Amino acid sequence: MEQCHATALKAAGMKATPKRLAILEMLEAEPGYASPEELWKRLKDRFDRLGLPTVYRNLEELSASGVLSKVIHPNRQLYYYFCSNREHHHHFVCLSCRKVEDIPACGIEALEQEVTRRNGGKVLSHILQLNGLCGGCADNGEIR
Amino acid sequence: MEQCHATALKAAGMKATPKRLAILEMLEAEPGYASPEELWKRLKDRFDRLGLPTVYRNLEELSASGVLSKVIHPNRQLYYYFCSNREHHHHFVCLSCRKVEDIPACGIEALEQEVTRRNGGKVLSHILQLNGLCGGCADNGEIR
DNA sequence: CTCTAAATAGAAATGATTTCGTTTTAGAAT
DNA sequence: ATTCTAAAACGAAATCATTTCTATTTAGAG
Repeated sequence: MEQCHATALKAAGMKATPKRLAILEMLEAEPGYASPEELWKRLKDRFDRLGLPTVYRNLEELSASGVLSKVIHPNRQLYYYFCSNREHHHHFVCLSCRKVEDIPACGIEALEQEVTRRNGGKVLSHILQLNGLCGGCADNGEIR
Repeated sequence: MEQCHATALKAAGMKATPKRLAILEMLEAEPGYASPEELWKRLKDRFDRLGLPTVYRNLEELSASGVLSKVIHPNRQLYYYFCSNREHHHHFVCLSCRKVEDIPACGIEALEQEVTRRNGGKVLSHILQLNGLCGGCADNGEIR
């Protein structure tokens, strides 16, 4: 388990520090997504010293290296999710219990139906947004 | 023009106040999305008094009534976009020039290709997330 | 024209997230 | 094993976009 994580971290070019591993471990055990502060509150018992900024920093770095997924939440706070699925996929997020379910394919209309058919529940809204550079901007590749 | 907006506001059950209309007008003239503060800076010349909270409040209300669209931005700040398209659709957002282009259909893979084929440019990332209630939660419809 | 609920002002608070300078540590090299 | 160095962590403090609060103003129905 933690060996796994250490390997994944190495692969991502990150040091396998105890705190980093603990964050991964805790998030993996989590059935759904969690906020930095929640993780910090639970984790700081395990260490004599653990700063909240360290949790923020690690979650962001891990998310940037693709080890974790970031959840886009209506309340605009940060939430992270441990997702072992390395295939291209999307997530169904339950706003009530925070459970995250993988959605293997794209194609939204059919998607919603399939999700509700398979898992039951109800899709209240979805977010689909493509980010990138338009024709004019792709050339001189700046980000404003 | 402003008649239109007044009608749209009435339809949404909102009073057609001068400031509200000015916000709509300015955002409609905008080629892309804008932040509350940007709009406020440009609008406060037109009024002897205009508070930033008023702009925030109105943008949120207008977005909630579907008159405006909210943009999900990597920097996690609020941006709004005037979108006259009343059909179900999604947006392609240029992170460089802020232009917003409508995407008429869903189906992501094909979608990205179509967007780049039609408009040129480059899709750097996309966000697809379904929000809702899972089977277990749909019954006692609480939001945590 | 009146009246009332909705909208606004503006200062102040909020609070999640980030920054900063210093100290510690993982892990490669010796 | 020991040394060394870049990366990681600390934690107090800062940031700053966003929201709250109470008093005042106003749109628009009657």
